[in-house]
Amino acid sequence: MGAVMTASKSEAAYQLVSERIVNGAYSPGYRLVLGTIADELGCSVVPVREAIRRLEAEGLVHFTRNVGATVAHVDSTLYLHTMQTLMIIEPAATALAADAMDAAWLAEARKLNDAMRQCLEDFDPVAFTRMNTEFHKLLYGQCPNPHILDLVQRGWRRLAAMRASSFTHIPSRAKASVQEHEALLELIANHATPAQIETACRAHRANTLNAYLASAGMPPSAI
Amino acid sequence: MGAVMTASKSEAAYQLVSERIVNGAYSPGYRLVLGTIADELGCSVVPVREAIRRLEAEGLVHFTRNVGATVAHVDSTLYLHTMQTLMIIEPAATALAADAMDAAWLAEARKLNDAMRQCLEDFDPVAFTRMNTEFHKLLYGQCPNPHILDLVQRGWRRLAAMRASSFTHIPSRAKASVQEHEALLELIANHATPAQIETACRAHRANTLNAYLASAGMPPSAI
DNA sequence: AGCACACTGATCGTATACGATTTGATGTAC
DNA sequence: GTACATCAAATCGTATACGATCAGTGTGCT
Repeated sequence: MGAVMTASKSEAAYQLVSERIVNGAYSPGYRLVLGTIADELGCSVVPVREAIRRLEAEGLVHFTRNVGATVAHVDSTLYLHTMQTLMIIEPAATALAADAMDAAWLAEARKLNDAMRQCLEDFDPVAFTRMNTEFHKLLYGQCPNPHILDLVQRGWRRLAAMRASSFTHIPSRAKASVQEHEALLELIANHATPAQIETACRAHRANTLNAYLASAGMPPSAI
Repeated sequence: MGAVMTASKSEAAYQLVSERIVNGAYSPGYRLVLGTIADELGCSVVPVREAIRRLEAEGLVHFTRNVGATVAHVDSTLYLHTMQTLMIIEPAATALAADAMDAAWLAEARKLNDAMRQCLEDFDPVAFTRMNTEFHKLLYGQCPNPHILDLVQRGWRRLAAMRASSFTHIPSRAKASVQEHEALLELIANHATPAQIETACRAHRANTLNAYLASAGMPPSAI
């Protein structure tokens, strides 16, 4: 326990609830009662309340005055909106991170994508999803603009919360996804411009979104 | 005063401080002391603290544990990051709002842009800035994706907070800006695709950003 | 039976209080 | 004169307490 321990209780509450929502321990609709969480953390309700309000701002929980907070419900509209946002921001973040994509970076990305291909052969969708998240993190993670980076991370956290609830998973996309990753890495290896990287990355995200929309009988995204 | 009055004190505090930051009453660096604001609102520090933390999440205030909050400082890096974010999101929001751009909408947008041109002749930069904000709000305002809309609005609020502090204003851009607005409206009138609208809008934002970067002796944005 | 209404238990919203932490100033040694 | 230790005032972080509000339930009336 000799660790820094500079974190506030409000921060601890945020971490706890946030993690439980993202990894699915708290399912959509779960009622977040301040007093209960406060007891669990051994603190009072004030810091918990602050944490909940932060999560509300992130869109992970729904809050009603004088009633309380619940983990946000997932529906096709929310999924569409989140994916659309990510489809716009992540490619830009990736393009802006182009400077950091050197040979070592490429090697790591290729290794990860190869591992994803292996997951396909092993029929291991859980590992595939985990690695896919990691791969994309590698793409946008070095974005030098902290605002954009933050937005991308929030989007992925929301997606994680949804995926944990088994809301959506389209196996047929997985194989194409790995190939698109491959093509994107090839582009980067050949010193494509940031604009080209953004375009390719956007196409990749759009394909994923449109595959879902098609499976739900909805028209493809306008952009 | 017979109004609904369902707003919480925390909400009132948020509105007050937020407005003062955006309209410049609180300048960058201004120290936000919980007790002082609480006294002014006639409430205790708890709701004020909550409001401040919300503003922190929005990026309008800087917060240090055990020290307190100050209105976020504006520097060229922050301005660059905010503009870059807006350059990515606003064109997408505008493209997604294409469905709502009918004849009536076009007429209003043209009227507003004409008024902006008049401001140029009258050398009235304050009115010009206000109308420019309004014009862009007209562009993205009908975006059907609430997440994206929210991000754009937050970006503009940050810009407003910066502009109020007279951080940046490039008169030479104003004339070109009006012409680019004109061209964009022409595109929309001719039923351009959402993708085309996005591209034109992005170019418009990029021009503004790059004009600033050039004036500051910095290289243009990568995307 | 069906509807309206009062009541109750649970939970939230905020005030107040107090310990914890930081900052800046003062004094002292070198 | 500079560097450092010490101290006091200011401010924050959180616990506790209590009034306010809401969802659910039971009762009486039509």
